[in-house]
Amino acid sequence: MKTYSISELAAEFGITPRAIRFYEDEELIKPTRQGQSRIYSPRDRVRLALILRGKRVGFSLIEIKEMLDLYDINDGQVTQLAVTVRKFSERISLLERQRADIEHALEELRTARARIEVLLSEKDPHHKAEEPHGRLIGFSVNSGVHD
Amino acid sequence: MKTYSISELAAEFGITPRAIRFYEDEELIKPTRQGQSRIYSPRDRVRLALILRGKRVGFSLIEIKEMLDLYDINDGQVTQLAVTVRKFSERISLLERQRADIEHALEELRTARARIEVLLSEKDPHHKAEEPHGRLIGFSVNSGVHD
DNA sequence: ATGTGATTTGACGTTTACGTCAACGGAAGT
DNA sequence: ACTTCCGTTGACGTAAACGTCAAATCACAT
Repeated sequence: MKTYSISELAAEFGITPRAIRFYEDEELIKPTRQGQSRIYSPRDRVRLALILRGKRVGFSLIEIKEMLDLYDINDGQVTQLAVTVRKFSERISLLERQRADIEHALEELRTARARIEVLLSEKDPHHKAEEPHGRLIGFSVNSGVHD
Repeated sequence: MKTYSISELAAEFGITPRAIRFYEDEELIKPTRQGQSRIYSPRDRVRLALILRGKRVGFSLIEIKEMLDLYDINDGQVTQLAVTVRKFSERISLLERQRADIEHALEELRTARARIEVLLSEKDPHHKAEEPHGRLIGFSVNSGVHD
């Protein structure tokens, strides 16, 4: 079974060894050792990928640990199932809202960019999207208040 | 034109006055004053909403400030348009990836929850999604490694 | 005049997620 | 044996985004 060194994984995921050790301190991964050096299994690598994705969607390391622990419990342990379901549900609706927020933001950014590009091509029909300087005229700020 | 006090807005948005003052320190909002007290306009309120949404989608306060400034520039100022377009584009692709990550996470959470609920209803057909305790069996962790 | 409540300005504390040395330890090439 | 690389363990530093007092002010009701 293939293994990885800490710097291998760090390079692959674009993070520092320090970060990976930190995740270990926080008990998100427990690589084996060969002497004093850490040895990472493919499973550790997957966990690392999950950790990073968790981070990208806004989870804290503690939350990510909880979720990874939930995955681990699969090996036949007892847990508070209903509580788990509730947590998952909460998490899901949080994510759904987050996704909605992102879609709003994307929409605004896209229209803003579009208007800017119109301005650019008006001033300079040969523009290749890389010239500097210009004048910005106006995309309003009115939406955004929910609830 | 209606105005708001700091605690009014704090209550409405579920944050503390301290947070709002902090945003002012960081120059994301500039309410007027009545004596020593801060007075918030509807426009300030909208900015606050935008700030909070920005936060939810993962922007830092500095980034949010930059974007709000860009919106403000609409009043006829000069800026580096092409740079702006580039920044917007970068931001857009970041958000798109984030959205994809969220959709992955949502998928996993939903299927995990579904399996748990199946287990729950097997053990207890009368379950109303609030009972405690149980046994969890297994949803695998294999996807998630992109690039 | 005095108490009550909201607000303000410091100023220091806190949490999260690492960054940044420093000093040391094996392994491997020459 | 010596240097050159990783890699390891502390230990301290840091940036972001507020939290948490404390002390003072001000508007108002009693």
